Amino acid sequence: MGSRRPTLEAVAARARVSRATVSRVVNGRTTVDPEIRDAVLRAVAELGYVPNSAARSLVTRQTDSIALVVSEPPTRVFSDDPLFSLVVRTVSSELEAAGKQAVLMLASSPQAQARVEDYVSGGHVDGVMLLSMHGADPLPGAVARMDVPAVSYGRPAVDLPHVDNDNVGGAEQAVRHLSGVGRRRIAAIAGPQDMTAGQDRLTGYRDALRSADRRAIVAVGDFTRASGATAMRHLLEDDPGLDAVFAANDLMAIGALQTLRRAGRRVPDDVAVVGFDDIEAASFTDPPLTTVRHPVVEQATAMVGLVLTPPEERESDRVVLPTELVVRESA
Amino acid sequence: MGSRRPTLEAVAARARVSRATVSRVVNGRTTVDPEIRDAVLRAVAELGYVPNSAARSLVTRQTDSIALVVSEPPTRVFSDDPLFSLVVRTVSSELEAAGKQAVLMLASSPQAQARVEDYVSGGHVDGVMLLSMHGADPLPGAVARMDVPAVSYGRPAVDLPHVDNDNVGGAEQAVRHLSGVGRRRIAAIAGPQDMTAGQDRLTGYRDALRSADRRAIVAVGDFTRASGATAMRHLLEDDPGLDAVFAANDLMAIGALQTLRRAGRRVPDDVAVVGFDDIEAASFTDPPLTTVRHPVVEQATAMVGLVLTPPEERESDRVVLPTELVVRESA
DNA sequence: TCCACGTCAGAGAGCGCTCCCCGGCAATGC
DNA sequence: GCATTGCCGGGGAGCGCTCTCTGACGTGGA
Repeated sequence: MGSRRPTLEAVAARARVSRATVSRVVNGRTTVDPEIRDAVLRAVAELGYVPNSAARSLVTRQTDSIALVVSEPPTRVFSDDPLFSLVVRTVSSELEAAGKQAVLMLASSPQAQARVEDYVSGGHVDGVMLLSMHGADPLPGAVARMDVPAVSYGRPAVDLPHVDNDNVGGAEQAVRHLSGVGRRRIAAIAGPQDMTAGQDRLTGYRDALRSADRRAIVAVGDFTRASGATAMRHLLEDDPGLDAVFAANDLMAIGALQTLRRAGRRVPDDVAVVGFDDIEAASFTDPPLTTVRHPVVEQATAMVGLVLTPPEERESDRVVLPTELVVRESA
Repeated sequence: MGSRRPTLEAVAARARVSRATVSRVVNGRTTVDPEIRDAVLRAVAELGYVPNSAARSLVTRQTDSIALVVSEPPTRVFSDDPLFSLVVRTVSSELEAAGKQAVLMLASSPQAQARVEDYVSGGHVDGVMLLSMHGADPLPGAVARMDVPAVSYGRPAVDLPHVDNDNVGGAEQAVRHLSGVGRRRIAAIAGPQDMTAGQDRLTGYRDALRSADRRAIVAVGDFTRASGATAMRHLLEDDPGLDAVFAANDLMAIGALQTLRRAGRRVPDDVAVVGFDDIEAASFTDPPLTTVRHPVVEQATAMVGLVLTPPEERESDRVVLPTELVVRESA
């Protein structure tokens, strides 16, 4: 309504210079006489000038925004993951610091996926960050084929720049800790095997057991608390003599804790439990959960770094961050 | 790279019509001969034409994106709230259904706030949704002064369209339930009093007690689990004889549960506990938490409805959604 | 037969910005 | 002292689109 916003033209008129000069000042180009520069800046302030981003991106072919794509097929729960909001916040805040905006997109349904593809290939964004945990997800492949910088949170099934944490190493640490404290029959509640995080953590478990010459006892869950509880029940039926369990994430570990309590097993006395992720709730379980922490904030930060760095300037397209065992009382 | 994306011009050339006609077809204007329309559509498909949104918004002065502003001063924790991701997802998904994009912005620091204000007043977005829980937050006031549609999640301190849930009524329900099951000394762990949700829930508690002619026993927390634990400790010291406690959110209720357990009080036998929010964790506490559920998804949906509806077409600028008591085992 | 009118496609202006190119002027070299 | 160079500001084109205006054409009434 009412008065339209001032344009470059208006600022130029007020400062008695040309449009080009105002543009130079606004964009911080250095080749401007300090006196003129000040005059322009004053005019900008007086008029309350704000550049029109549509006009700008029309000519620069840059949008200054990055898509943050959250894939979550109905059966998956990543967005309910307590880490979700932390990742989203970190990414968004890093992006803002770099003068970019985060455009949040959901890609749960095939239609939504198509919309994301259109949007991205339509040049609306300067880059794409995939928060997609699902191996069969077609989106990473589609995005990899577009000529837009893309990066994935966690190793995707296809070849795409990504930032992952050392899932294999973390799982190994967990299992070594368990055998280090004298546990002999160490079971695992694995994550979904169509997610690389699920695969890698199971690999770490198997590797560690193999080098200790132990037998693997595995039940597969889907990273939800309920599935952890169920898997624990199966494990107990299959091998009542187990004295430790490694859960591929904390949510499942918490589920396992409940099953264990109901089955009358004491933790850690009868059965030691180790989780993965170190979500906030892990410190509030009874007993507090020993778990593998991975650097979520660093991971998100690294993703932003990758997507904002032109491919030729990147040191590497693949970043793997170390994990750390947090020993509490459950193991 | 290389081949630039096809423009309206190219489509027009291929379909042997004018730019204007292609524009009409693309925008679904009806005054186009079906035959010509088909030819245009064919050309669009063959060329893989996608409209350039920058050029379009340059002339339409519309951006098709809505800012989703998350305020979270360092001391506040809304974004750690388990409801956060649900709200964000719901909003984003509703927005996408309406053909809009959600631009996520953080407004934690004063600088970030300023950036949000610039961004919004700079016409980058067609509307603003405020996820701001903090009463002293200057942003709602600033946004209210701009001529951009804005809506707040929860009643803000200033006059601004919003969608809230019936915090007063919900708290009353909780307290009435407590006295209904025979509790006499009902304490409250209030939320921060600079947030309207904190205020209103305390008001509901006081109202219910007053009508039952009981004495209020209040400790104030800040909606975190830790503060709930601390508040419960104070409450127990102040009035060892209390037999019920209403916590203004589930996180604090969970903290209270821990304190109670450590103090050797059985729940609900010695002390009944009711929370507020019905977060997922509420059903997994020991014992499962009785709590007040409010319709988060409906609230988010209503916000999107408000922000997308021009003021003159709105039925109301203020929506208050009902709450519901979910009785589990803690009370 | 002629004019009025409605329908629908095309021409063209212009949204606000960036950036290439050029011209003016001062500084420097010979 | 004159030519050359470098610096800095202005002119103007053009990014891709929408939308108003114009004009062609067909239909129906007088």
